[in-house]
Amino acid sequence: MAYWLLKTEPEEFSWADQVKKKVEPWTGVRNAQARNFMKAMKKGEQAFFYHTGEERRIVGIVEVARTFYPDPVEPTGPWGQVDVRAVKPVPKPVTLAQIKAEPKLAELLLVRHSRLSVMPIDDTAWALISKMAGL
DNA sequence: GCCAACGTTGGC
DNA sequence: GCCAACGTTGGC
Repeated sequence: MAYWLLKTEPEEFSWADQVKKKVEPWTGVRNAQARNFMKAMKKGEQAFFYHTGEERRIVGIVEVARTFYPDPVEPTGPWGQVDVRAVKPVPKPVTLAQIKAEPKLAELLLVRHSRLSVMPIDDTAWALISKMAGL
């Protein structure tokens, strides 16, 4: 079981939108590395739902409802998407500042590679961040 | 609003 | 195939 983190601009697509839609395709990824991580996702795996921009914090947890499939708008193109389902909000959102302040999370791709929008989170980091989030 | 990081494009 | 120029993203 792998764990992931998905970034979104809340002005574009927020946690509230995800909750309202329940299951929604994760679209618009146009970065090869991010896409490869999406391809590696398995059904039922969980991901942190992160708001970028002004907020910069983890606000919820989603799970993979459908594995990678081609972008329906451009099915012959190189890009694609997964579907994710809202699982639950986190009791205490974890900010980027908190993550950066935690030495054990210094290696996290969120910190080291800020432009990546889809990334894996190892088990240890997942457990630690979950704890910070009040789960 | 600025800038660093980094991916992409296009000329050679 | 290299690399300079340029555009985009995201944090500050």
